[in-house]
Formats: sequence, C-alpha cells, structure tokens
Amino acid sequence: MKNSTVSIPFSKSPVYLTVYEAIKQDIVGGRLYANERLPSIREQARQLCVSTTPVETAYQQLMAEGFIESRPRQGYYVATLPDSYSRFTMSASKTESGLSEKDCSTAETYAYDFHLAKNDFASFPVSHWKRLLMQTLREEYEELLFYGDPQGEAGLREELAAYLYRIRGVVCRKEQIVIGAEQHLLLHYLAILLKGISPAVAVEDPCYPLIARTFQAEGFAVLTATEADKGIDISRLLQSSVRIVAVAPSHQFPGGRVMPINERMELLKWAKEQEGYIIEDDYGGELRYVGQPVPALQGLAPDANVIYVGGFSQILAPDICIHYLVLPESLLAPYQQLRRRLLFEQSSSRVYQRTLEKLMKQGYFEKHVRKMRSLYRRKNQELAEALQIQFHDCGDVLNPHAGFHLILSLRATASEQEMIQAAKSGGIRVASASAFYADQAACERRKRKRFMIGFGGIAGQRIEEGAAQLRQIWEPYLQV
Amino acid sequence: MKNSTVSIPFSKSPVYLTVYEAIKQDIVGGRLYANERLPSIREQARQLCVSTTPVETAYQQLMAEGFIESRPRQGYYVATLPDSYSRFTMSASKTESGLSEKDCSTAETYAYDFHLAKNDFASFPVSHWKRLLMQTLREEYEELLFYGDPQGEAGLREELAAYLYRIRGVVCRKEQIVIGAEQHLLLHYLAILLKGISPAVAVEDPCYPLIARTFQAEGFAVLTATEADKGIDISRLLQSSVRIVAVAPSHQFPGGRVMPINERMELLKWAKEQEGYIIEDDYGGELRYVGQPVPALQGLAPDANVIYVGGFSQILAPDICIHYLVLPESLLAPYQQLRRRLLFEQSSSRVYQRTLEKLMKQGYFEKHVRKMRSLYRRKNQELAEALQIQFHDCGDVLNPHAGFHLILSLRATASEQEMIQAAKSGGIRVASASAFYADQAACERRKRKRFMIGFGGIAGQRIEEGAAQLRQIWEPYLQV
DNA sequence: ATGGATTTGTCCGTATGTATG
DNA sequence: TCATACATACGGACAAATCCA
Repeated sequence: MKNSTVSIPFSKSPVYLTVYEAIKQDIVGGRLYANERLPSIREQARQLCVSTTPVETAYQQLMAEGFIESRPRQGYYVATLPDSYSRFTMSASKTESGLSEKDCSTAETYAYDFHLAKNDFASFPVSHWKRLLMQTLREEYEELLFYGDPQGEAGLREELAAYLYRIRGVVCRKEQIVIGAEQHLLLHYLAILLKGISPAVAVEDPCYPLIARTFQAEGFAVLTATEADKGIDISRLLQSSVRIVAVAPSHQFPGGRVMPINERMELLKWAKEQEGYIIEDDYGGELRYVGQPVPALQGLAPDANVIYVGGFSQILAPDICIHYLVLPESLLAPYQQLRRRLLFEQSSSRVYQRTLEKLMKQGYFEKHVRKMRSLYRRKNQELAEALQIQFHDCGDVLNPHAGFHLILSLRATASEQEMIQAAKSGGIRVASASAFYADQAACERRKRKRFMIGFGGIAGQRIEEGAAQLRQIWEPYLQV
Repeated sequence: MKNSTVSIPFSKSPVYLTVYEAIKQDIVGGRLYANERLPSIREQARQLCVSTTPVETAYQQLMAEGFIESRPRQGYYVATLPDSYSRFTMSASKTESGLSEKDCSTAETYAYDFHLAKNDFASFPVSHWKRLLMQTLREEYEELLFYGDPQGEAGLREELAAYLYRIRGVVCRKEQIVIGAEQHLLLHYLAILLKGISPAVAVEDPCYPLIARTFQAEGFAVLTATEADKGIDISRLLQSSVRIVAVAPSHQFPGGRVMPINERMELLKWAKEQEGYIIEDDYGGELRYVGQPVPALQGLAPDANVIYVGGFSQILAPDICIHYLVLPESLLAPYQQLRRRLLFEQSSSRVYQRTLEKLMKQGYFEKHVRKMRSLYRRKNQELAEALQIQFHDCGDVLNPHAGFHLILSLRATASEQEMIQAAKSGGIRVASASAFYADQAACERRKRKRFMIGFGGIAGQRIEEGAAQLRQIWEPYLQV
C-alpha cells in the first residue's frame, strides 16, 4: 500500500477541502491508480494530524463526484477513470482572443451623430420613474419576488389595453396582450404560432428586417409584398401561397410612408378571404409630428387576424425591457399551449411592469409621449429645414412627418457607401437607406441616393452646423 | 353637391376632431361616395359656423390617413375604398370571452404546498438589493438609459466569470458569457447556433424538458442518451448521429443524481472525438446540502465544446430576469454573427445588471448563496426525516442531497395521478416524477410510484404536519 | 377667346384657454 | 404665483385653378 502524497500546508481554506483537492489531484495526475485502496479514514487522519471529521468529509465529497467509491467495511477505492483524462487539463486560458468588441460598444464618437438608434432618452421622466419604482419596492416587493403571470402583470396589461385604445385605436382585451422583454423573443413566439399557416411570410419593400430575419430563422421563406416604395400588391399575395404579411402601416421603414385607408381595407379583406394573418409593426406609431397619430390597422377590424406589435424601448428607454404583442382571439389558445409546451417564463421584471403600470395609470406616460412628440417635432423640423437649405439645389427631404429620422434624397455621383465613409471621416454619422431594399442592384443604379438622417441623438443646437458640415464634405459628389 | 351631415354638438373634444370623425364616418358608412367632392374648407367652415382652421386640420388628417385626397386649387375628393368596407365595422367588442385565466394566476391555495417552483424567495437580500439598486439609479442612471452591450454589461460578466470559477469551477473569460432575460430565449439562440452540428439532440432520461422542447421547436429530433435512471450511454450516442447532448451533471432532474467523474470524462472524450457539443444545465448547481457543490463539467475541459447554462431566477429571485450562457470559444464568432443577423437586443435591464454586479462584487451574493444553502439544507433534512418517519414502512426518500425538492418513492396501488388528486382534495400539493421520464408506460407498470416533494414554498414548521397529513390521506393506497 | 372676378388649397401670424414646472 | 409652452382656433395673404360675362 502506497501512501498518498497528501500534506497539509498552512492555508486559510478548510482542512477537508485541502485533503479533497490533494487526493483529487493525485487521482487526476495518475499518482493513484484505479481500484487502489485509500488509507482508511482513521489512518489518514493520524498521518495528517487532524481529526477524522475532515477526512471523512473529503472522502464523501470525492465519492459524490465519483472519484472514489466506498466498499462498506473494506475501505475507499479509487474509481476507474478513462485514460484520456490528461488531455483535458485545466488550462486556465484566460488570454484575450482576437475577438473585437467594437460591435458591442457604442463608444465611437462623432462630432455630429445623426444615428437612428440614438434617441433622446435623456428626456425619460427619471424622477417620476424613480419615485414610482421605489414605491413599488416599498409596498409590493414581497409579493413580486415570486413568479407572476407568465403573460405579464394583469394590471399593466389592463392599463396598456386602455392606452392602446385611446392613443392608437387598438381594440383589445387584456387577455390578448402578451408581455415580453425583447422584440425578437416575442416575434419568435409568434413565428412558432404561425408555423402551420403558411411556409412563407411577405414583407414590405423596403422594411426593417427584424420580422423577416426572425421568421427566416424559424424556417419561413420571405418574399416582398410590394414593388419598391409602393403599396401592398394584393394580386401578388394571391399568386403566391403566402398567408402571413408583415407591415408597418403607420410608419413604414425607413421612408415613413403611411398606409392609406383603402390599402388597409384591401389588406384586411385579403386576410379575411384567405384566412391570412397580418403582423402590424407599430413601433413608434405614437410619434407623428403632423396632425394626430394615424390609428392602428388593428382597430379597423378587431376581430380580424391582426397581430399588433409594440414596445416601450423607443418611447421610454431600453432599460425598461418591456415589449408586447396583441394577439387576435384565434391565437390565444395556441399561445397558451405553446407556453406550456416550451415552458417559458415571463422575461420582463414584475417590479418594472408594476412601476410602468403606475406611470401609465397616473398619466405620466401619456404626458411623456406628448413631451417626446413635441421635442421630436421641433428637432425634426429643425433638421428638415437645415437640410433643405443646404441641399435644396440637389435633392429633397422626404416625408418628415414621423419617427426618429428623415430621408435625404440626393442626386450624387458616388455610391452611398462612399459618401457615408466620407462623412464618417469628417466626423459625421449618417446611414444608408438602400440596405433596407430588396433589390440592392436597383438601388445602385438609382441616380438618387438616399440617406437616413436621425435627429434623436444629436443636440438641437448642433443640427444646423452638422447639416452645413455635411454639405461641405459631400460637395464633390453632388450633382447640382 | 350634397351636404355632408356634419354638425357640431356641445363637446369637450376639439372641433377639428369632431369634423374629422363625422366625415370619416360618412365615408365609412357609404354616405359619401368615391370621387365625390367635399365642401371646400371655407364653405364647410361657414356652414359649421367655425373658422377655416379646424376644417383644414380635419381635412389634413383625413388626407394623411388616405380617406380623401387633395386636388390643388380644385377641392378635396373622397378616395376609392374597397366595397367590402361595411364588413369591417368598428365593433368595439370589449365583451368578455369565455377564456379562463386559471393558467395565469397562481392563486390556488393549499394548506400544505410542496410545489417545486415555490422557492423561499423571501430570504432574498431585499435591503441590500434595494440599497444597491438606488445607488445605481443615483449614480449611473443617465448612462444606463441608452442601449448597452447586447451581450450583457461587461462588469457583470467579469464578476460572473470570477464567481463561476470560485464556486462552480467554471473556467471562462467574460467574452464567453451571454446575458439574457429568459432561459428559453438563450436556449433558442443556442439551438440556432448548433443547427449545423446535428439534426438531433440527446437528453437524459429523466430530465427537465426545457432544453428538449426548445430544440424540438427549432426542428431538432430528441432522443434519450440514457436508460431510465442510468448514466449516459456513450455507445448509444455513437450509434446515432447525434452530436449534441444536454445533461445536468451536478443535479439531474428530478432525482438529483450526480454524474460521476468517469462518466463526465467519457462524455468529454466523446465530445472531443466526435466533435460533439455538451450543454451543461447547472440550474441550482450551487445548492448542495451534503459536502461541497460538485464542480461543473465545464471546468474539467475549458477548451472543450461545453455550453454552460445558468441563471439567477432560482437562487435570487425571478424578478431579476438575468440568465446566462457560457459559450465555448468555437461558438463566439457564430454568436456574434447570429446577433447581427437576428438583430436582437439585450433583454435584461442594464440597471439590474449593474446592481447585481455590485451585489456580487461586495460579497452579498455569495453570502446569500451560503444562507440559502443552509436554509434549504435544514428544510431538506426536516422534510426527509418527516417523510422517512411517515412512510418508512412503504417507501423511501431518495437522494435528499440537493435542489429544491426530494423524491418520495412509494409502494402503492393507485396511479400517481390519482394520489396527487387525492392529496389536492386534502389541501396538499405534490407533483409526479413520472412526467419527466421518456417511457410513460414503464412508469405506469412500476410498482413504486415516485413523487416530487418540494420544500421551497412551505414554512419549516408546517413540514412535519404536512407529511403526517399526507400519510393520512394516502393511507388507503399504500402497500405496507 | 379672353380677362377679370371668384373660388380653391395652402401657408402664416396671432389670440386664447389650459396645462406644466 | 408666475412664466412658459402647447393645443386649438381665428382670420388674412398668396397663387393657382376655375368660372363667367
């Protein structure tokens, strides 16, 4: 019988762990062979000059992990390990890989940042939110620590249903609303729910690609339901077997086109006759700067198969992590089934949900929406005017009526990518609109280049300067 | 030219909205035909005895929504609507449907609730959490209102990597960690990432069905990698073409089996040789009541293709909504690609992430884990003893070493469902273990029925009573 | 056919009551 | 309390289309 090499150095960690580690390493390192007998607990304890307790604990732990086994009244024996062990050494490879994190950080700084996602979250009603948040923590926290309604807090859904009716003309019961922490997640549920409907989904051209990508990942084919920049082509839908259409009727991306009422009606008629489904993307539908917000498609036919999609990330702040679906009655039972099948839980914080409910109930949310609307209206107008002045001789500002950006259409000789790079070199961030069109080649051929100029992230006073700077940088490329 | 039926009643709402609504209803109701000319702004204003402005505003809004069109210097004309309009009347159908909400509420009350999901969240370190949360709100809120790192806050991931190394033996860099608000969501990402690897995934028998269901929804076939209650059968894996295996090595569900080291080694060897992937579900891996927590499989071979899955819902509270994956290096680039393709955002609140980071950095989290462990250890032991006393003549308590529940194995004449119903009638909630086995028929045939008895949601003092009550209720079914 | 008067959509400066901070 | 901002409403100016003597 060979002695194991255990010895106890000075150490802060408990004795039994030291013993455990030492024997484990002996086994791993091949210094103790399979089926070899370990010293008995008493003997080991004597050798190490400790009591039997830590040795026994160490042996228990080793046994629990399968390193050794106990043969009652015989002793502890080393278990049989595959000989390939040494291949998997604990190489604590904490070295940095070459993987850059540039996509993660938004640390790049621009003198003039006309990016889209950069919204004016600074106008978030911080003080009210904090106060209501603390109130929730104070008054309801015990209850909220436990699992809640997987579909979302009933109170919030009730408040939301009322809000959607008042401001967006959406007609629904709170039972139709599904709360979730992320857009893709909710659309993923939806894609699964609609899997039996048709193998393809139709989207607008152009459009924000989120819905298309999510459905694509779920195995759907994607086709366009429109000619570029035109309305929905019903005959096209009828020719194909597609029975799911995704639209953004109150603010098509990126151009901001509003779907006219007759197109809405035709789409609803199509859905009714073909038993099709309409996904209504209404992100930012509250923000319209000319006249009233255009009521949602869903409200025209509350009993039709329209799924309304919205959220609070843009209008309030991303930290809220609350988005929602409004499901038609026909999808309620399937959704409940799906939930039980996939075993998902609510992904949004109950505390945040309750706080948001208070914010809405007490009217602060609607106030905030109005404030945002007027703030953005001003910036939108300033930007439109500044661009008009700078580029009136070679282009136009399109549809500056809603959203967080507008479209600058220019007669130019260079490609959009070249011009964006030039702007970037000059410290200005703008984006191309072409990326969102189905036919990239057609965009290339177009004489008129289109850029998305966001006004969310830039200070009002810097808009005019930024526009002038942009004109100067782009001067060589423009066709006056 | 026909007069429209607009009239202005006493009303709180603005004139222009009244006019807008009236004309809209006239068009919708068919009282105004397509291409019909509306009264000019001035004429309409005269008739209504208002100024031109509200009329003009109303017309603008109607135009924006596509109900009417303007022919400059000629007049406004009603647009062409599909004749099917009347079918889509604004039926404000706010009636209650028969749809019950029973699945949503957890309102059912039991005298003795031995349910699993009901944890002792009451021991959540509320005061520390609140304090740190407020600190975050005070000091970092402006920054946190904007979009953050889509993979999760770097600071939290760093802290988490250190914690996982200390407590679970997981070896990883923060770049490998992906934060998300929900288990299914993260597993959904993972399923897409692994789509090219193999068309099937192998799971343990029994196991918690979350991973299987998620992968199934993503189109994977699911097969079992074990005989019921046995270890992973490598030859079985080799026979099939499966190259993805999901396991819970530190605490198999529901029995609590710990995967012995040689099985771990063989599994890792299999993964290396077959270029397979191992998904290590480590929910509740921190909670072991006998000896130390068993280190994670991932740490045995940090450079192998092991995906470690964990979260804070069970150990802290569901409200946190923070879960995580630890990806192997081979999946980092594919993950970044996926993120750009699917355009998903971070689904967990940045404020919560930062607060959790502080909770961990300042040691409160580990303190909490230790507290939970000793609390659950006590309750676990009390329950095990109580059940042992009550049922020693007709069954056993299996493996009461970890997790939030233990298994009561009983010789009984009735089916598990019958007995659960009987318990329910007596005000006691317990669950069946059979639901988690692949072969349901085999479970039926088994003489020994298995129940999952949770101790999370029940007060320590009520355990003994509850066990006695349960014995009394089940008396008729037992085979002594 | 024609030129002037009228009507039209469109744009703009201003006033008022209400809400906000 | 007071100053400010906003939504709403008023009335007029302009240029293009239309009508009519």
